[in-house]
Amino acid sequence: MSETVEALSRGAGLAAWRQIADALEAEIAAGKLAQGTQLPTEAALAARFGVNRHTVRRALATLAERGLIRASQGRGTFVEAAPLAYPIGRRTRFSEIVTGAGREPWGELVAQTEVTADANGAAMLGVSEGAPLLELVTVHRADGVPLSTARTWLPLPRFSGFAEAYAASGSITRALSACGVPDYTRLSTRIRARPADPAEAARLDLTPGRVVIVVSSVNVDAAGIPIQANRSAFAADRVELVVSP
Amino acid sequence: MSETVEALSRGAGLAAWRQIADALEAEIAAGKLAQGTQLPTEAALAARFGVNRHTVRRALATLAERGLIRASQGRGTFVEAAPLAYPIGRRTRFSEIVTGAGREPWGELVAQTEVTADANGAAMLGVSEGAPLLELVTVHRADGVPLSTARTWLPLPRFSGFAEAYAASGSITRALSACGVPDYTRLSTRIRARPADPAEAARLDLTPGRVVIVVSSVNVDAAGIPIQANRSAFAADRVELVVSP
DNA sequence: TCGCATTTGTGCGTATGTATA
DNA sequence: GTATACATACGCACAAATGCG
Repeated sequence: MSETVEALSRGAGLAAWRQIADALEAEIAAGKLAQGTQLPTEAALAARFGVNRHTVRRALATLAERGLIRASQGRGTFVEAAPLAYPIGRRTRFSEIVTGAGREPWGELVAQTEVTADANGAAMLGVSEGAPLLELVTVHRADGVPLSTARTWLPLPRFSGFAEAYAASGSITRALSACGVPDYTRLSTRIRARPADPAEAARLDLTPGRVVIVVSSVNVDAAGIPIQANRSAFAADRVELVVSP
Repeated sequence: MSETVEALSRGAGLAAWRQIADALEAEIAAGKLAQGTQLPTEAALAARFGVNRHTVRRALATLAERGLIRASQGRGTFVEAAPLAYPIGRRTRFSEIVTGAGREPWGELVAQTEVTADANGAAMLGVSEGAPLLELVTVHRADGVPLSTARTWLPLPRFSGFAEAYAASGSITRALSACGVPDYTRLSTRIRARPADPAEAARLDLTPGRVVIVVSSVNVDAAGIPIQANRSAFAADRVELVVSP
């Protein structure tokens, strides 16, 4: 049971809890404490650093506040997965973002239906109310982990072949290209957050009630014509949106 | 008890549930159903429109999905407050945004402490680790309703007079101006979401566990020098972030 | 603490009109 | 014309959450 006590510089202007927080953060950053692993108990950490458990708790609180760890009463404290930095800008592309993070992107088509535009959708896509739209429900993964699930509307008949192209390629960008849209940019982006509804939670493999970030956007083609309205629900634990300046 | 049944055009290609949804949406848009008021019960709406309760439920489901109403089992269905559109861009100013929405802004200083920069804060503000920082906790309101609570760090001694100036003016912009920073722009913005912690919930007047959108940003002065790091928690029900292109 | 009324949530069965093969 | 599938709409019953006395 004899555990060596790590040296903390005491009475030197640097608080003990901060040294502990820095030490643990360094271990997480270095991968010594991997994603999802359980931290030693507060009592064990107190023994390791030769401090009171209150001091350890103060260190853990700062890490928890920054989202590096999550304490769960009665279970323990766990290292959170680092969220994927997801840039939001004029040229947001899921595949490029995930690939750039060194992970493998894939989009899965869950459902497709033909609907008629309501007032809201009509305004976003610049079509008349009641116009036919293709509605797609998709799930987007990085290395198999679902990051977001989206509902996408495209005007018909222009994009009648979109669903097949998407199912085959797993990429919005490539499917649009197959429909004669070589390039597109984002016209508007609105961001909300709320608890996941049961359907979203199932598609994202979340326990019900976890938080999703809802990003509503409209994309336009090179001529500025709206081609796609989109409402994506991101698992809030797994991404961090970065507004590109 | 005799209630007049509103006319729906039946068998004319437009589904009854859609007509009901449109009628209710129009009443909400017109202010006949104000924010926070309870809708008639599903049974009452079914009687009013002369349809089955299922048909009403389908109409309500589409409105709930779009965030216009919120159903609460055992209590009723309520009109949601329209969230404030909050632009996120290079020149984000709380006061200007709220004023532009025709509401009265006010920022309240909850606490101020002098802290030393940890590795994270030091990197964001471009100072050395351990450098003295002023940490402020503030609450930001529109017409008295708290929209966000923020933790702000400013380098010392440059901004030693900031807290007093802020408490007096209730505005970050004016307080910075008093400290010799006439203009500033946003360098970076990162967005996350999670349940509110108890302290945040108290400051935002939220029931514990409601969702907050956490916006972390760094502001720089005209010379590009970081002057302020900020982590704001917005009540997710009360704002919609709009990424300005 | 308990029971009761109110209200939304869910499931099943049935019938009808419409588009498609 | 016939068969099938689908969306729409209705009726009934019960479960679950809430508020009140």
